[in-house]
Amino acid sequence: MPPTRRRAETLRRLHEAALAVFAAEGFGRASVEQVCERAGFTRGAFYSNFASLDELFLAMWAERSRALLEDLRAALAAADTADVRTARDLVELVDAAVGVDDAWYRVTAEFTAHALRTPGLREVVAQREDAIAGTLTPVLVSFLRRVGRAVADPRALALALVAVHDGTTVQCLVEPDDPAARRRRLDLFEAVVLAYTTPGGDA
Amino acid sequence: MPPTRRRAETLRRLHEAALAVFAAEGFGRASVEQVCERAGFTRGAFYSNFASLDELFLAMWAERSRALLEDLRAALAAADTADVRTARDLVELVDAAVGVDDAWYRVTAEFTAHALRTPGLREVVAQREDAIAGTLTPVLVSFLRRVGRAVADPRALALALVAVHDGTTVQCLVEPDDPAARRRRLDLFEAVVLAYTTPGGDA
DNA sequence: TGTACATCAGTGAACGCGCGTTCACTGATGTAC
DNA sequence: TGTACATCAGTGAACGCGCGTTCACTGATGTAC
Repeated sequence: MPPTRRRAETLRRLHEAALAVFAAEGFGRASVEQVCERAGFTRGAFYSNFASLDELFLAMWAERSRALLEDLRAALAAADTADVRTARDLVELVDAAVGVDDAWYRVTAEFTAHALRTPGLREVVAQREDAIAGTLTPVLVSFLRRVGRAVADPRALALALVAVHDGTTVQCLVEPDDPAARRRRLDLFEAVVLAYTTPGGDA
Repeated sequence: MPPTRRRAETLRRLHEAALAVFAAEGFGRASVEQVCERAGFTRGAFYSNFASLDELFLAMWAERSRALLEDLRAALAAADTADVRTARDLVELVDAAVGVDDAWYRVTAEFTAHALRTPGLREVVAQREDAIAGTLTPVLVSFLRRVGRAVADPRALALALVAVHDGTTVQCLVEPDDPAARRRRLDLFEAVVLAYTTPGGDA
């Protein structure tokens, strides 16, 4: 029932190679051959594990999304709360924990576009979005109380922040040399946090 | 110097077919063969007009982006300003004029991802972003004055609205049956407009 | 701990197809008189 | 307005390559005694 150690290692290498190749070539232009070459396997090994590239991609993406979200949750949980005094501090903390990952953004954006035209995959993306909002909500509420803000609708705030994150990530990546893009992103985050909260809480 | 009528018509049909095929298959999986079949040409006709699929795509995308932006500008210019009394009215007007186009969103998202890994294309996307902000700025300022709001930094507001538009479009498309997504989008637009403006103006 | 055996995981060769790309050609379009 | 000619635009066949997919095989891994 549990896969052998050898197989688990093969899967790991295929996932890693898939991410690299998808990021470099684009979702639709990656080939089984490229992924196998990168992972150091022959194509036969691929078909002994997956029925199609789409299947490998989905497995890799789901696993990595989960891991990234868990890392984010852990980073926020471990953050030194003493440093967070204002909404701006909170925004900067979250922004630093999330980061702006070029390769992962591209891969996710292409997968989302693909999912929108593929029945069955749309739900996968919707569930991930939901998981992100669900993970963010409690930690946001707790941090906001600390900086003296109360949230009427935490879920709406979480989804708004996700939307702002997605939208501003493109802008930051498209103009990588422009620090203004990064500043505008933080300003927008802060404005949204303030707009969705009211004074109240511990502070 | 000007292309013949026949050639112009051929280009038009290739552009149209390209959009349909790219939307249906995805940016990386569209083939010259599919585009030509859809447009009713043999592959030779394609190579008599373009050196590669990427070239056709870029031409189609640039032209259509331009046309969509111009349509938006014209729609806003022609809007009945008497109906716009509050920030919410303004948001709903703009939202209705922009719309949420599934196929175009997918195509643009995939092209953007592609552009991020292709030197020379990144600038094309950046310029379009800039053109959108530039077109929106004057009309926004004028509408805002009408609803009694003054904008300190119109460009920052325009870019923020573009980011919110991009981010919430995904959410709306991923959950097409959920009217709440649409409402949250409008709420976020409104919150951002209010956060980036102060009382002042004609009202 | 060693040996024999069974099963599993990845190999690598082979097949075939889709399609990118080229090119000599033909019919359509435009021009000059 | 018609005719002759030149150029232009799209045709369709041909070539070849990359790569998806299959499968009989071999060596690696795990198990039973």
